[in-house]
Amino acid sequence: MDRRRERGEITRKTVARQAAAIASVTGLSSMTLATVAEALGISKSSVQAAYPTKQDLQLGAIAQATEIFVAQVITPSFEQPEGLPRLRALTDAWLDYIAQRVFPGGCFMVSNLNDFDSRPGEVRDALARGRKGWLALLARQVVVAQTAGEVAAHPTASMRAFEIDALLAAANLAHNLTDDNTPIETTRELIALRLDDVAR
Amino acid sequence: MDRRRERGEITRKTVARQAAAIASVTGLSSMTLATVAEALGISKSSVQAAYPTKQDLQLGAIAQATEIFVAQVITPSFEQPEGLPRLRALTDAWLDYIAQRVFPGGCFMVSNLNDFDSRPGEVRDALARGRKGWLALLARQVVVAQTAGEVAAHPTASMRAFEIDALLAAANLAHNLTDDNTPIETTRELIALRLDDVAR
DNA sequence: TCGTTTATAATACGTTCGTACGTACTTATT
DNA sequence: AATAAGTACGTACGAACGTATTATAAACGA
Repeated sequence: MDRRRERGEITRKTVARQAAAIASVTGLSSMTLATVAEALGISKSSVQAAYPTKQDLQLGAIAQATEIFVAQVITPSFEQPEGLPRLRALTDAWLDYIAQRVFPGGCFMVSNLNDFDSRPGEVRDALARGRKGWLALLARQVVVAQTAGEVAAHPTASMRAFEIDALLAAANLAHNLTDDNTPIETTRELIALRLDDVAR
Repeated sequence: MDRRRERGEITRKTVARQAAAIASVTGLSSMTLATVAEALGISKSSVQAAYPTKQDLQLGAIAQATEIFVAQVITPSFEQPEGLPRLRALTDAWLDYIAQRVFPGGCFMVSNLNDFDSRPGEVRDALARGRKGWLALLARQVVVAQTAGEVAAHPTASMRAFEIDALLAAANLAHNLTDDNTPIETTRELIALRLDDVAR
């Protein structure tokens, strides 16, 4: 084992984590190398050693944020069976993840997607891939729930996934603006209500 | 009439309009004085003459964007009676306003709210005021629609307003990412569906 | 042990940022 | 006619940006 490379991997991860935290507040474009370096107490050129260009750092932050998101929201949901139970676990975990402020600026993805949605490039593509995967995951659970008769067949699974994601993103925004938890609980209710429509 | 001040007012408005257009793409924080000046073919110091500081320019852009939004979405809805008809007019006009790309980067407010929701200051406050007013307008129409029996009494009017706004914001994001109109039409359907629940 | 590789750092460079200042020119006021 | 007010522009400045270059110390492979 090369202890030098090992150390490098650790700092790479540390830098990316800090970059993700900062970018959740200021956005990936307003994030600067100096801010990340200062927050970690290392030199600016050390950040540059870990990620040669700013775009590399941005992509690294996205990868790290994705990893954190998966660990916080997606992985725990695997304890629930597919379909409605897992769907509920996903949305509940998502709202918890916002309420707990895992990222200081709310959801990393929501903030930066809205920042980069009109700016072509690798950063936007990486963010879009993440969103696509998330929506596909939601839609898959809706499909299972629908075939099991737990959720009404209309609207479409992808429409329902779109709707759920929309409510979650709005919860993130409202929570960041008001800094209290009522929008989160409101969203929890709304999602529960919208998934309840088979019971009628 | 003072023709000097008149000229100043015109340039102030021109500068603010251009600033709003640029900020809808890059965000108010990444927007620079030089970009705005160059886009208008005027000097950087002329921009500064119209808006002494960058924050002044940001606030000017918000005011101008609000004006455009009101003219494009809100004012036309007054032709419809309050309640469900006006609510439909508002959401339809909103989606049209996105599809037509009145702002090159989609909805000015959605982009910049997500940019500034974690950054205290006058800019964030101005954006938050705009959002609050918009949600209040939607909620009022829902209330009227509910008392008229056009829309079910539950969920709450403010919850329904929140939900509608969430869907619209998601439509803006999806449209910016994919650059086709299907998310907009999907959202149109979803909103119609969610407002139809009294008919059951 | 000696040369190579790697992480970290210090320093510097060219560019762009927001802002300040002085000036030319136009319009209004006296 | 003379002074004041206001717009537009050129220029300049310090700070911060991303990036490139170089140096130092530690860990590896031969």
